[in-house]
Amino acid sequence: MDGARWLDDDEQRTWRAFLWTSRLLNEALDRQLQQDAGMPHAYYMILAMLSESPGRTLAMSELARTVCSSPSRLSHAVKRLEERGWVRRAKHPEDRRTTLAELTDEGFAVLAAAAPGHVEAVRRHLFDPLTRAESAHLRDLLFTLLAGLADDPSAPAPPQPERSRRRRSPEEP
Amino acid sequence: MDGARWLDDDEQRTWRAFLWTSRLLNEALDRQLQQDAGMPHAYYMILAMLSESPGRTLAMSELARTVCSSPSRLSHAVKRLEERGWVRRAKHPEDRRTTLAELTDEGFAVLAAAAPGHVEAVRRHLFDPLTRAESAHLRDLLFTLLAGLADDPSAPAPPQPERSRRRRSPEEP
DNA sequence: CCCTAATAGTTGAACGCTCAACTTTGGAGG
DNA sequence: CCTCCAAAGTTGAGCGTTCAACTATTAGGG
Repeated sequence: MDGARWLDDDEQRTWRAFLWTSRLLNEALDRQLQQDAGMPHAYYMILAMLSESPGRTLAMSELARTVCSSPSRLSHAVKRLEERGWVRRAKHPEDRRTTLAELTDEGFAVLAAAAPGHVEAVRRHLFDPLTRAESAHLRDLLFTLLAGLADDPSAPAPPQPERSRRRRSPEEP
Repeated sequence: MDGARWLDDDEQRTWRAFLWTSRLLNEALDRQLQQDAGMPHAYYMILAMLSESPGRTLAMSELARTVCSSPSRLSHAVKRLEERGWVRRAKHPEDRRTTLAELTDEGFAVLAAAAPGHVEAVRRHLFDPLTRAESAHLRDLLFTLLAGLADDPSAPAPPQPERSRRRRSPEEP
């Protein structure tokens, strides 16, 4: 317990502030969308990203990247969305491994109906309390953190290849 | 869809950066604790808050406030923690509505074993990428947002009393 | 005093997410 | 070619969270 530097009071407050803010913001958004549109925020993001894509269509893996989701979570989510008729799935004609997800007209209508309330909630909770300069600064700080989080070695990476594609370090025989 | 101001590109980026950062950070911390200590981050927080309380004991409602949790979530969580022998529950002797949650010795040991790895993960993901001044600025921005989120009228509040304790506004008869 | 309302907490069902298999398809090297 | 491995998705079980009841206890106002 002594090898690692502990968090001092300032760091403690910063860390808790981050946790609380992210939790409260996520809960507020989830509640708003669940009540007004009958879907969780993660589902809204999927519909939104599809609506911004050419042909309102995206491969599952690309969609997973753009909504920052695991393949499994996305697969489950799209299955639900398909059951509601908001998304349609089809096999890619040239690479039959990939599945294409397409936003249906009904899905687009639901998204369009949900968007104003959602945007208003984001504005009220995130942007109204901050000045223009403050939100710009916040963005910069978050980008800095994202850079560190993006190449996290502890992330669920594809299983380490036994002996290949791994730069031999000087310590190894 | 025209009454509400849309998000411009800068706001869009800020908003997505917030979502991604909070999601990636939460996932990283959850993974670390799940793998190294066999519990999710929410459970760790409960043990940590209890350990810092006088007598390692707290009423459920106070505990819920300090870990920023709903009563229901906390109740379920403490039930699991009690099943593992990390927490003990007892009725308050003077107000028999309230339940006191107490951290057991075994729970304290588990917490002590988990803490260093957890702190190291927080440090790596949140503080190492930022200068001292940057993290102070981040804290200030988060506090500003928290102030707005704290008194959110859309929060799951106790159901509005029909006719009492509600300042009569001039518009009402 | 009694009746009402507020406070504190618990419970079960529904739902979303994680993790670890598993299937299928496409490439690459021998 | 044929084998092997990587890429792309899907599935089912287990778990945590939410939401809406529901119980129990205390405090307040006629």
